[in-house]
Amino acid sequence: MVPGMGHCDIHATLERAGLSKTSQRVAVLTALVHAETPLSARDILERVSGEGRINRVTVYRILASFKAGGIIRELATDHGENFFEMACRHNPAHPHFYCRSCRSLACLPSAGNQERWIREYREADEAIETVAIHFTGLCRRCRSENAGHPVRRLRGPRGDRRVSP
Amino acid sequence: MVPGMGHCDIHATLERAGLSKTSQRVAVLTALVHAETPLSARDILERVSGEGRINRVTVYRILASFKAGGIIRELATDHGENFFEMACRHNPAHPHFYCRSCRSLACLPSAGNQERWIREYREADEAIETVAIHFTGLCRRCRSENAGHPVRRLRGPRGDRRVSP
DNA sequence: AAACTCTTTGCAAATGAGTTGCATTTATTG
DNA sequence: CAATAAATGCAACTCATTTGCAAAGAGTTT
Repeated sequence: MVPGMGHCDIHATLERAGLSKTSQRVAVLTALVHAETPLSARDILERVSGEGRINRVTVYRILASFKAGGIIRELATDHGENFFEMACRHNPAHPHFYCRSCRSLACLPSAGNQERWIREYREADEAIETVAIHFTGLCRRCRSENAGHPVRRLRGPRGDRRVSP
Repeated sequence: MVPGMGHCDIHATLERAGLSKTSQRVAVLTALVHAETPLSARDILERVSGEGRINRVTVYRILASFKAGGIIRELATDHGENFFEMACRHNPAHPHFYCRSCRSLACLPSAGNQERWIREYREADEAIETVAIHFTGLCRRCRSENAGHPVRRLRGPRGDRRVSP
């Protein structure tokens, strides 16, 4: 996340998307604007439970409306848990890193030429609406906590492993 | 998929990964090697049901072992359904296009500089194990069948839509 | 070939993210 | 302020994927 993104105006953002300013929407959008990393629906539910207490289903519906309104981006992971982040001008599209052990999602800086590269693909087929660049592996924390989070491995193959046929 | 990938030797591939050649593994690998596009677990189950009839759970376990052995890649989608494709030398990593309407996944050709670009990111953090580049939108078929697959839209906003705050 | 051991498979049941139907509440408009 | 449309909450559901456990296979040793 880009520092300073928290400055996005909640009410103006909702208005621009044509969404009425219900307390639930304000709460969800506030959580997203202040998030350091992309949030899952569960993350949002937790962060919002302090105040008015929102229903789980409502969170999903609000996220769907935000996505349709172009306010947020949705990020898919291998494990079926999706994450959400602001899609405002302070937070342009960038790659993400997903830890397959702790299942956290972190933002990566954009490569210098990434924007242009993405644009080329967009031009090749105007039906493209979103582009996601997704790295996976083990995050630093899980790498050091190796004992607790052992890397899953099958029985060691006879010859080499990971060789293309 | 790359034409000619079907030439991958099933038995040699399993052997190299240190996996015993059970009839179920051979069937799943055969389906993947001959697939024109990435397959979901359900796709594989369907294609394999002709012969020996494999249990759903077994397919998932076989796919997990193939992935751990570096034989296949797993591709995540927004809707929690994952796809799988060969990771052999005939099928180097490439971007994919996911249709949000019919939920099909298609392969895209690699951009000329993609390999280098990916390598740069890998070097930046050696923990990175996989890289996925994922486009979404509406496929050609769903675009023309617009009547049957209407694009979901919220009530039209007063001002402009999709404007960043 | 029987006995052992380890791996793989099948079945049933669970998990967990996300969705749908419907009644109720809240916003917005006239 | 009543009328109308949108948003929320609740319960129950779908569906991909996972887990526990017992039965079936494979490979090895005696």
